[in-house]
Amino acid sequence: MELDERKKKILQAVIRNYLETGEPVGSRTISKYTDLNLSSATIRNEMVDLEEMGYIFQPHTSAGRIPSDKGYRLYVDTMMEEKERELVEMKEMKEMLVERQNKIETLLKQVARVLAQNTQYATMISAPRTKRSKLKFIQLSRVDARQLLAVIVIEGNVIKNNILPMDEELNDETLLKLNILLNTHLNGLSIDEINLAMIAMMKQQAGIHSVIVGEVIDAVAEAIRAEEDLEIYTSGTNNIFRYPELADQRKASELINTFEEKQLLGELLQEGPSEEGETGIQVYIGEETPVQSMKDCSVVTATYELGGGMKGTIGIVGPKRMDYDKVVMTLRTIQSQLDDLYGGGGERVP
Amino acid sequence: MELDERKKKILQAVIRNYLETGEPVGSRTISKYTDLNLSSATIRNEMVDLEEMGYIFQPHTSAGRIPSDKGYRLYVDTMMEEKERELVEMKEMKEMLVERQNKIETLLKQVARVLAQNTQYATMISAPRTKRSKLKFIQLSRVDARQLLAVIVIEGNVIKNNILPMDEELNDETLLKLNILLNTHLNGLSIDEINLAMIAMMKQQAGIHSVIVGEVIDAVAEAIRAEEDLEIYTSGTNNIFRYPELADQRKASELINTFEEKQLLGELLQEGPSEEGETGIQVYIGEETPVQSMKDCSVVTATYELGGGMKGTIGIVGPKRMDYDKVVMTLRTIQSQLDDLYGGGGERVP
DNA sequence: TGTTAGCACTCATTCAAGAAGAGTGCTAAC
DNA sequence: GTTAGCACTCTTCTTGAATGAGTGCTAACA
Repeated sequence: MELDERKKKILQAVIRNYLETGEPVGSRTISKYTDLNLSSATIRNEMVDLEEMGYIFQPHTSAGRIPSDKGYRLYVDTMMEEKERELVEMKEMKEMLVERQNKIETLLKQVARVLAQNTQYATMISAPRTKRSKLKFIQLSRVDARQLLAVIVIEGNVIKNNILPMDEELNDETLLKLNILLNTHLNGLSIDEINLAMIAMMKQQAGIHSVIVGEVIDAVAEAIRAEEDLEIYTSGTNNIFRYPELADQRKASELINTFEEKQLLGELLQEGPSEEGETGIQVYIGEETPVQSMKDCSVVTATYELGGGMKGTIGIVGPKRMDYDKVVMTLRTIQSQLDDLYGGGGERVP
Repeated sequence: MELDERKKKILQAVIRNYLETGEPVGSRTISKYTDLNLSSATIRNEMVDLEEMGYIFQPHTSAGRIPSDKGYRLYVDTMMEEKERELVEMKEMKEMLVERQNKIETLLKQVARVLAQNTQYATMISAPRTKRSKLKFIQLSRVDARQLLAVIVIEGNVIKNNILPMDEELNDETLLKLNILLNTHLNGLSIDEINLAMIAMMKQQAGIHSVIVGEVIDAVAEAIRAEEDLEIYTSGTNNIFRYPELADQRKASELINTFEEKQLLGELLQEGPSEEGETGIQVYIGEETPVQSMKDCSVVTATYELGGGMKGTIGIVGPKRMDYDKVVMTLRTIQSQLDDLYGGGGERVP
């Protein structure tokens, strides 16, 4: 069977209506509120076809139709209208971001919050992965007799620090040498590029102090590698209660748990989406999502870039009848705003 | 009317039973499952008295009795038995904490998680306030031409850092002087003690570089003062769904929102509880809590200490029929375990 | 005087049956 | 190909009765 223009229009009408109301939509509604000028009976006939094709279904006999995952998919892929939305909202959003945060963490939290407020869905955002960013600056200082403080600054001014316990005391001279050694060798490298050979080489160069130095270098390498666990910030979790289809106890509990145990979100945010259509925006509908607890949700993700190759992912989680148009629009806006504010220069980042 | 021994026993029985079942408890139940050897009729008479005195009430005529806030309060204050609990659980808990975390943040998250798992309630923990802790070490380094990195280590090895943008370039010599200046004057002071006079004095001493230096010092002072917003970690939020009396949509949504907007928890965790009974453990029942959304909950808070005067607060939030004995026990255990692991020495902290 | 047995009464909960309403599928006519 | 009409299905809401837990009160008992 073919999906002709009229069927498409009807499907679109069904979905639009369902997005708004959340109730199964019947033939009469469509007949009345579209410009097709068809009677409900005709609509019914078409609906039977659409159901056979798998785009819509009935929750029970003699109920209206609800879009299936496949239906939503078609809608998102081909029928979504980019409405020219009230750009006011967006401006407000921009203003909220504009007060330039001086910590990346604060910025991300703010983005999540603004998005949640703006869309009324639950949001999440992963901090940019630092693995591929370059080291900019390393400094060891002595905090007290047995403890060193290692401060590592990564491109984009992401700062990591670690206390390294020392078995032996280091004198000032050694410390100075170490600092020089670390900076000459590691500066400009990405974390990926620091390998065993590299470390061995540095140990060798350390000469007399080889043992102590080796220890320190190992610790530093370790410190750099650590924190590799994806940091994720979330907001608007309780927005899920706005949507009855997600608000029942079991589902809500599972969803909230997922948002609390942020690692579970990793699967969605870890892999930069597969470069879909240039924009880096990807839509997962229902079963398509890799996260079990979101089988009844839709998830829209977008990559963002803060300059200097620092990329992260933003995600929005809502009911399947989410306002896809608005969400995609909003994500685009955020993307471009982050780009305006922090992008390009690379060094302008907080 | 007087609360004689028998009334107390009956009240205790009612509360115990209600804690277990969550259902209103009737006279017959009490008559059968206590060693009072009284008929249900007698119990009924006593219950009427207890109701008049405000310790229990009926959710509706011809239902069993439920403890009132006042009833719970009496129970917590005078009738709670410190059961010798399965210490096994506690040992496990200890083991989970023992893998010494090297960041305070990780430790706190872990504590929250372990507590939530152990008690099946929602937990929260505030990071130790750093206001009163002493500065241990300050270092400025040049990251690039126009940016300084300020690293500030506070007693207990809490590390703060900030990027300070500079209008002018600083040469190495000035930087060195600055570092010495900052360390000589600020070391050992608490953040509270850094006042305007202090800063003015330092600016003066900076002599030639007074202007630039002034800028830097202001920025450092600012950086220290910043981050004054209480950091709070939470866990087990979705445990609230275990208790039907909290799981309805409105309440759950409000509670979850409170846990997400962590500032709202500040009131509970900010003020170290008023030194109640030495242990620093405080119980808020129902209306007693300062947080609006928890009017139907009970909250138990405890202060903890990580050595070096670093104090924070742990909170556990559950239904009013929470297992107070267990919660108090568990909090005590955590307190002492944190003390064992990190306390005393003050310098042993991660 | 305190305790108990007994009984009438109240109220929440459960269940079934019925009514209402929404929406469909199908057929026959246009 | 489209539409009107009607029987049919299924959900939801309402009602009323049955059930059962638990109380309050009274009268008898020790």
